[in-house]
Amino acid sequence: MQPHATPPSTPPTDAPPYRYNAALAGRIEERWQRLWEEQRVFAAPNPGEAGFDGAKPKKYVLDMFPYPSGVGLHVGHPLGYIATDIYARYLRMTGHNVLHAMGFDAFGLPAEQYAVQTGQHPRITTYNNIATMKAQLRRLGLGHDPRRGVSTTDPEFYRWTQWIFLRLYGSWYDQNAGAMGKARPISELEQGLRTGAIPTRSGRPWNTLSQDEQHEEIDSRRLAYSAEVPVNWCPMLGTVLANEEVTAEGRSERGNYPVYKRPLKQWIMRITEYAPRLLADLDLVDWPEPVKLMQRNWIGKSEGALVRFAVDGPPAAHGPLTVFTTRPDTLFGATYMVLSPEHPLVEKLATEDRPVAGFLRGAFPGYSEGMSCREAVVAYQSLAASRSETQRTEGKEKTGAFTGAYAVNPVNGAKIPIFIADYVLMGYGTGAIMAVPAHDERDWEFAHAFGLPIVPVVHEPGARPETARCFSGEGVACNSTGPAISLDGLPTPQAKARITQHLEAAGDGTRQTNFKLRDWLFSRQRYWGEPFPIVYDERGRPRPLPESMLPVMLPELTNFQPESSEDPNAPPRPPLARAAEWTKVTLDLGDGPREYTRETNTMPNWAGSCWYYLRYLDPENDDSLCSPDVETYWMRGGTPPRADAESALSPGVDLYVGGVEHAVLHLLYARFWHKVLFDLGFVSTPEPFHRLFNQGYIQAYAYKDERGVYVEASAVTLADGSPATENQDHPGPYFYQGRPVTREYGKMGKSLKNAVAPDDICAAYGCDTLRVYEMSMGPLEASKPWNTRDITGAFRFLQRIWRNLIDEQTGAPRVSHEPADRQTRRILHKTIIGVRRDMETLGFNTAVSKLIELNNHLGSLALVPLEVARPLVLMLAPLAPHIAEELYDRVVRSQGTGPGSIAFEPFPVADESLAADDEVEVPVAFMGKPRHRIRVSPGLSAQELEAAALADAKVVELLKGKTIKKIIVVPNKMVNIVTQEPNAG
RNA sequence: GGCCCCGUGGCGGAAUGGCAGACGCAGCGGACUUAAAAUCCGCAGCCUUUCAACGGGCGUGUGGGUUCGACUCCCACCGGGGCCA
Repeated sequence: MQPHATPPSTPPTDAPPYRYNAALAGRIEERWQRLWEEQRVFAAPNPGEAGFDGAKPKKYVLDMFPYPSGVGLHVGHPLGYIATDIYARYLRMTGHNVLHAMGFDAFGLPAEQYAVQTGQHPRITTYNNIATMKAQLRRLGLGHDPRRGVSTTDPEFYRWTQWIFLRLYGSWYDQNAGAMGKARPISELEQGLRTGAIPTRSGRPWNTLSQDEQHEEIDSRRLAYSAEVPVNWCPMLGTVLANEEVTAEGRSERGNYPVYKRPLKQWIMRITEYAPRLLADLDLVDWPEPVKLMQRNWIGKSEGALVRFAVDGPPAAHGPLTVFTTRPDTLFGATYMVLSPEHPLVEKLATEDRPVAGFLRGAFPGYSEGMSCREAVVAYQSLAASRSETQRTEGKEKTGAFTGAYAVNPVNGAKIPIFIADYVLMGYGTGAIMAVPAHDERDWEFAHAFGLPIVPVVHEPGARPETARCFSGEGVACNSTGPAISLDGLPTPQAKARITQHLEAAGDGTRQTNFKLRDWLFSRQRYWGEPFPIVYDERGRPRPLPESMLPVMLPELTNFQPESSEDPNAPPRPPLARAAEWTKVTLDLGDGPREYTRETNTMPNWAGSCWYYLRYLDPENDDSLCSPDVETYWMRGGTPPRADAESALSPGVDLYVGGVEHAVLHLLYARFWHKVLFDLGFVSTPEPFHRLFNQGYIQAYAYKDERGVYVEASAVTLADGSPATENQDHPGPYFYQGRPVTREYGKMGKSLKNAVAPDDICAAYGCDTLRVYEMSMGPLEASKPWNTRDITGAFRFLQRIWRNLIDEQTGAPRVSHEPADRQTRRILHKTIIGVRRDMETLGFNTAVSKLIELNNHLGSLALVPLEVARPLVLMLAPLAPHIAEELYDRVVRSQGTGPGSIAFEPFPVADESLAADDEVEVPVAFMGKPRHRIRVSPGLSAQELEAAALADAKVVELLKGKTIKKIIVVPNKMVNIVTQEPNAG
């Protein structure tokens, strides 16, 4: 017996031969799935291909790229897939060319980990998993175009991922192109530098630079560049980790190994150049506001100023210190400065060998009494390197070390000490801050820890300046008068403007917009990812491979494990470095055959998912990642854009459905690549995804035993032995193998051991029932609990619709060719209006309930008129396509035409006049409380409706002894009579 | 701590300024049946008056506000979830 679902009890002996049960549903589903496949019903021809109809508008419906997991799907996964399938089917029936496909984001760690454990090549595991997942998806009746089902692991796919990398490598961001800048090919940069149209960074003429300096000049501007950056290096795992893969304790999420901040040479994407456009263009997309907000927060735009502080000492020794601040108006309150421990100037500043003790306190783990400033700084730097970013910024206890150096406040000449502290991060701003303890929480804490002065320079309007607490809000400036400027009395916004202006005039600062967004670390020390199309020459300089050498295939290996080490200083040795014959190559890159070494890092998982939706468009194209004709058609409806695509918003994928967990990273990275491709002319829309929809999660109860270990939810029972999954509303107690367990509620999945497999539900009820159930659970965007017991409602609905149209004994249609009665017609046409509206808004839960209501009405008729049966079946078709095909075939289709799909039958169109009521019931309210209902003909004017209400006997009675003050009438909706009690004055 | 989202019957939910609880699950009553299952018909927010019909009061987390009228809009609070620190 299946653990997750009890088959409906249908005694085989006396069940009618044509009852819609699991067995019949299974036969029907298999029949139509085979027919769809054989007739290639869901193949979407591209412009110019056979069967393409350019007269129809296009729609591109997309699901977020799934990872083919080895454990298979649970019923939560297909929620979005079913929704997009329903929507896509509806669009086909309303005359659209629909592109709907599903591929696989198949590179990644699970397959590699499995390979490490078993020695089985990840390619084999991956392709097995894809086959399993394809079979599961097929069984759900999803209408995908099979030829577009690409996998990121196909060399023919990652060839183009590498190609896009080369475009990024071969481009730079020209800030001066257009309003907000754009990417341009490196060749144009080179030309500009050579002609002097673009100045070099140093200002020296191009032809005076050495060849290495010229390389450096260009390499420092590439959108894909390699650089030494501090990364989360986990020597035991032998790889770098993303920030979100590091725990708050500074250990690896996987394995709990120590993680070190270490500068390593890595490939990086210059996404920060796009920060202003990634922010601004959020206005061009139809996305949920919370997702836009998360992206805005992530990009983190802040306006402020760069302020230069001279270092007190021989000017030649140190350049000025530059800080970024969003509160330049508090400059007079800056009583010290803090540098990130990694700041390059620390080396030059911390030269003092005078002891720290007795001068300024500086206790931190690793500090010992009597240390010199320089020793303390070095000790502190190594402490900071061992702490994760989260630890560094979250810690309430502020630590730091005095460098021994002082800076000069440019507005009042005050000499202020310079510290290093780990709460200042090198990656944000300039890696240095001016500390204003009176008006910044962290500076406040630090100043208290070190006994530094606190000078309030802003006070709340109407209040006095205070030092007893930190005030970080806006207010009025005070204590802010220097030799050349005074801000006193100015409200914060004016004070900011004034001081910025002053600093710019004095050459001590500049207006600056800063972004929290950082460049994107693009290297991983792993096997199962895309190799970089980069080789290094004998001097270690990177050389891009020409397009003709793509794809760079992954080498065959037998050991996929990165080299681990307990030594934090061990160099990274990715698995690819072991493929000796692969890494050492002789190539002719235009200057004769030479020896090169291949890049041995691979790309991160995000790479493929950044652009897969473009490859869906033109999956077999060998000449380009996607032909422009095809791209402009599916992404914007052709050139010029069709009228229906015209709006202030960017065209693109018409509907993109996926979980909100991708709100930031995936969507931001994909938007970034898309914009680069847009700038370079490879795609025609500024944004990839026009409309985004986040589906909710399916949640379920999970059970833990006394040890706190999750137990298999399907095996948990009540005291009487009945399965818990069938009795979710029961308060418990619950038992697992006779022992009590506690219950909690969470996202369905493997880790909580509460997954329900779609295959089991399909076997017990058929996939049409699963589809209808999942859609009727609630709004698509809401998270909602799975309740196996409720499935029977969806099943009974399909059974009833079948029984209404098919004789269960003979299988013959039960329809009449007589016209439908007035009321039946009215219900039908109201249903059509409602279902159409629900389909447009993805309100499938209410669409289902409207169809149930219509069907329940038909149950009262002896025979169902064909004029109702046909539209009912067609409206059901997107939701429950198999039973709809079968019913259409048996009941509606004229004999002898042969089986074909109804995927392109027109969706029913309502006749408004038939949907109109003969009579409407209008509530009559007194003082807003409904007291009575009157029946009137629809469409009465306000005056007529008021008259009808006042003429009603009951209303007259209720009005007795009252004075009418006012009557509000909403035609067809309600009448509200406001009265004045006679004694109320 | 800041910002965002969500609180409706026993349960999932419907109604987005105009009759709260559509539809479904579970429940109760009836028909059919030797009986049960399945199916069909009916009842069903809570309280209350009544032999009954018909009524009445309360009710969308809590408190306030706007409005002729608030589940819906505004403010505060409580509870749950998310993002950021």
